[in-house]
Amino acid sequence: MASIKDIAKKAGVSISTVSYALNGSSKVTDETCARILAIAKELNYVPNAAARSLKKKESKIIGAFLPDFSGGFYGDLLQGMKGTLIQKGYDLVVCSGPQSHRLLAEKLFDGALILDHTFSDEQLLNFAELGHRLVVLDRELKHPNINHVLLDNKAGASLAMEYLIDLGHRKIYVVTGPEGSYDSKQRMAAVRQTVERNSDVECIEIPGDFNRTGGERAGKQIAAEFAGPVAVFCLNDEMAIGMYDYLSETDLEMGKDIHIIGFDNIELSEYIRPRLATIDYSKKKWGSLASEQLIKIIEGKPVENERIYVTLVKAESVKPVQSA
Amino acid sequence: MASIKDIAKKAGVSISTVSYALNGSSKVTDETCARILAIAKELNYVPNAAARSLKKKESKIIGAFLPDFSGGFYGDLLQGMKGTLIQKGYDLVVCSGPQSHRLLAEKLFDGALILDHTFSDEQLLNFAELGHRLVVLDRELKHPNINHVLLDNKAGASLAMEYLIDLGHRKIYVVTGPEGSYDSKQRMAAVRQTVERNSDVECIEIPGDFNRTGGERAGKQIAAEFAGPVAVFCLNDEMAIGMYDYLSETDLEMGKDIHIIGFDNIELSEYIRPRLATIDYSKKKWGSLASEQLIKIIEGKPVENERIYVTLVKAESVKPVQSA
DNA sequence: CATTCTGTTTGAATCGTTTCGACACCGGTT
DNA sequence: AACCGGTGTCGAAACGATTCAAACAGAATG
Repeated sequence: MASIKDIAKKAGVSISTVSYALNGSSKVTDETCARILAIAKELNYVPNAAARSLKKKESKIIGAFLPDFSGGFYGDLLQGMKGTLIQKGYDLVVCSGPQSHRLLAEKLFDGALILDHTFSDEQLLNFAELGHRLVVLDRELKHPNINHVLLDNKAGASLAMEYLIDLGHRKIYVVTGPEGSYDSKQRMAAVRQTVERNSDVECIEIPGDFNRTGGERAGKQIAAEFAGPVAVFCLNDEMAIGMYDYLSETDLEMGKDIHIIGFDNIELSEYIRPRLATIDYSKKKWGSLASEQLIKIIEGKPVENERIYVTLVKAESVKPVQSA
Repeated sequence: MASIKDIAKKAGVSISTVSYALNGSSKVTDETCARILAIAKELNYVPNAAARSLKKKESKIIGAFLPDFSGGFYGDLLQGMKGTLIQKGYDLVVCSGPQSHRLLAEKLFDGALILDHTFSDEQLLNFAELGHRLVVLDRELKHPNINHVLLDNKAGASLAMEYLIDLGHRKIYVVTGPEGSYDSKQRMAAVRQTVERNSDVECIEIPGDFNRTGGERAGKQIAAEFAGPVAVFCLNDEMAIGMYDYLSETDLEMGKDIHIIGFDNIELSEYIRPRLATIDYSKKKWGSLASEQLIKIIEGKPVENERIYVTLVKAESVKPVQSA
C-alpha cells in the first residue's frame, strides 16, 4: 500500500509537502499540489487510519454500543445517529457485546453512544474519567464527559396504565424488565404511582427480562391463574410479542380475555394481530439527538440533558372491559 | 491516558521491557512482570489501538458492511458472524452506507464481510488488489484476496415456482429485485428456466427494488389488472410485506384472490397473517461460514467458495387454486 | 548591492507501540 | 583465568502520518 513517503519520492518533494498538499493547505503551490494529487491518485494512495489517529488523536469515528444486533428496535435509532453524525463529519460503527468493550477502551473512537446494559455505571464513569466522551441512552450518569438522552419513561408508563384504567380494567398485570434496568425502574415507579392514585385497581407484578422468553413465561403464569378478563402492561413490546406467541397456543383470546399493551412500538407490533397497543416515540430522533449531544461534548460546547417524548398508540389488543 | 512510557518510568525499566511484560513474553522475569502489570493496573493502562495497529499492521477487527441497519434481516446474520469471529480472536463492527467505505480503505480492519450493493465490483476488486481481505455475500468475485459465500438462489427460486405450479397456479407474477442485483439475477434465471419447462404457465415480470415500496407498487399494478386468482412470487420478503400492506387496503384477499410467496423468511413473515410462504435458510450459518472463510484468507489458509442451502416454507399465503 | 519581505519547501520531532540486535551478567565448563 | 551459553534487560529503529520551526528562494525595496 502506497504511503505518503512513496508519493514524496515519486514527486521529488519532502513528505511534509505531500502532507500539506493532501490536506489542502494553502502553503503549497497550486502546481505542486496538483502534481502531488495526481501522483497520489496514480498510486491509489489512501491515508492510513492508524497513523493519522495516532498523531492527531482523533479518528472521526463514533461507536454505537448495543446489547445485540437484533433488528426491529435499533434500526431507526441507528439511522437517526448515522444521519446527524455524517452531517457533522463523523462516521458511525456499531459494536455489540462485552468483548467489544475493548474497542471503546483502546481509543478507537472519538466518542461513543451507549445503549447497552453490558456496561456497568462504574465502567462508564471510569472511561469518562480517562477522557472518553460518552452519551448514554439507558441511564443517568453525572460526569463532564457524559451526557444522557432519555425517554420519558414515566410519562409513557402512566399513559399506558391510565389507558387501561380508563377502559375499565381493574386487574392489571405488569411484566417488568430485568433487575437493574433503569428503564424498567422508571416505568415501574410510574406504574406504582398510578396504582396508588387508583385505589380500586389491583396490580400484580411479574418479573420479566425485556425479551420474548420473559413474555412467554409471564403469559404462562397469567393463563394458569386465569379467572376472567385481565389487562397486561408489558414493559416492552418484545415481551408482549412473547406473550402473544404463548397465548396463541391457548384458547385465551387477546383483546377479549387478555388485553395487552406494550412499550416501544417496534415494527412487529404494527403487524401482529390484534395490533398491539403500545407507547410510541421517535427512535430516529432519539438517535439523532444523542449524536448531536455527543458531538457537542467532543467539540467542547455546552450541553444539557434531553428527554424524548412519548405518545400512546391505541389498538385492538386493548378493548374496554365488558360490563357484566 | 497512561502510556507504556509512563509505566516504564514508574517501574524504572525500559519501555521494551514493559512491552514484553504486557504481552506475556517469557523473556521477562516473573517478578518484574508482576511489578509491571501491577503498575499498569494502577495507572489504568490500556494499549492504544492506533499505535498497535500502526506497528503490527493488524487490528483484530473485522468490519461488516451492510446497506442499512434495518433490522429483521441482518440480526441473525450478524450474530452468526460475531460468534465465530469472537471465537477466532477477532472483534466485529458494523458499518453502513457509502460514507463508510473509507473505513475499509483506510485499513482499519483486518478484513471485511460485504453484503452491500453500495460497493461496486470494481471497487471491491481494487481493494483486494491493494491487499484487503474480503468475503462477499452478494456477488461472485474472482481474486485471491476475495472469497464468496452465496445463497443457493437458483434452488430457492425453483422451489418457490414449483410450489406455486404444483398447487395449480398458472398465472404467476414475479416481482424482481433492483437492476444489477446478483441475487435478483440468479433468482430470475431460475424462474425463467422453470417457466420454460412448464409451457402452460404465464409469467409476468414486474420490476421491483427489494424494498417495501417496490412491493406496494407491484401490488397496485396487480390489483389494477386483477381478473381472477393469481399467484405472486416476490423475490424477497420485504416486497411481499409491502404488497400485504397495500392489498390489505383493497378487498382482494390474500391466500385466495392473490397467493404470495416470498424469499428470505425474515422474522416478520412469521407474524403477518396469513403467514407468508417463503424460502428459508440459516442466516446465522451464512454469517458464521462467511466469517470462517475470511479468517482463513487472513491466515493464509486455503479456502473454497461455499454455498448456503435453502428450503421451502409452505404457509397460508399460498393455497391450491380452486378448480372452477 | 545589500536588505527585507513574502511565500514555498524542508528537516526533524512526535504520537504509542513492537521488535531486532546488542549487551551485561551469571553459573558452569574447560 | 579464559570461555561459553543462556537469561533478562535495554536502546534504537520502525510503522505512517502531522506540524512546528527553520531554511530557502526570488521579488521588491531602499
